[in-house]
Amino acid sequence: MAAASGDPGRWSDPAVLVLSSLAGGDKHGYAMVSDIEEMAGVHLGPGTLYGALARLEEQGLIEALPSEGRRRPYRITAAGSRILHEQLRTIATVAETGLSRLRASGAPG
Amino acid sequence: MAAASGDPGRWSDPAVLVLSSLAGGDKHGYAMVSDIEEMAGVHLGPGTLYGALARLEEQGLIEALPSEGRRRPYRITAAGSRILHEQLRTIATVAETGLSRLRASGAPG
DNA sequence: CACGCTAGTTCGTGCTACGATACATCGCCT
DNA sequence: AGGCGATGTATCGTAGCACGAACTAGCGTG
Repeated sequence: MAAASGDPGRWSDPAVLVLSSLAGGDKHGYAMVSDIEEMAGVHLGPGTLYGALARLEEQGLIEALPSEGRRRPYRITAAGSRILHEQLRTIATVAETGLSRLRASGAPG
Repeated sequence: MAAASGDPGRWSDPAVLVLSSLAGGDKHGYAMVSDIEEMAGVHLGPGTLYGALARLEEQGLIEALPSEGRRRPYRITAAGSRILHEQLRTIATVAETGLSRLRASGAPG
């Protein structure tokens, strides 16, 4: 959420997005950015990405793999998968509930 | 996300949660807190709630209704419903994708 | 009148999202 | 081999937000 003036801000939770991306296989930074953009239409800038990566690694939810040249690949850990699963369950519940409420109030007939 | 030290932080996006709650009908603050707690298992403190409420109102996504005694009810606006719908669609997509990826890597057989 | 419950409001702190920027490396072209 | 743009990564600074704690205000009870 970048601004407060009429801009609701596109949803973006870098941690969840990165973990979801890595759940699909090991990736390096730029690959995650592309993957996330494809799956969610959300673009993460480098600051956002590496900030999230650093925090996630510090928390043991992802781990760095040996560098492949310039590329610094990451892998999701078991703990990361567990956490991601919990968060996604919550998220999915909210999305379903909200969507069905919108349907109920917006399209009664 | 409150802390960075070993605490992954439960997912919480006050704006989405509040809008989803109001999508189910007009509510005052405390009622939203209970509703959100029931539907998502997420507890919003007063600071979080009021901050989100103020921002949301300023953005025209919710509107304040005449006070009922101590209670200050809010209603979601048409713009709010639209925005909520967009965000929930993104969120739902991420949740589905992530969950299916977890399934694919965690339960291959 | 004192007390506790509901409900709302304000304040301060620290973490985080984010773009801009700078840096390192690879591959291509000549 | 040397220059140049594309690919990747790392860092900085700013503004905004999440969050708990503390304060205020109405209502019912004894």
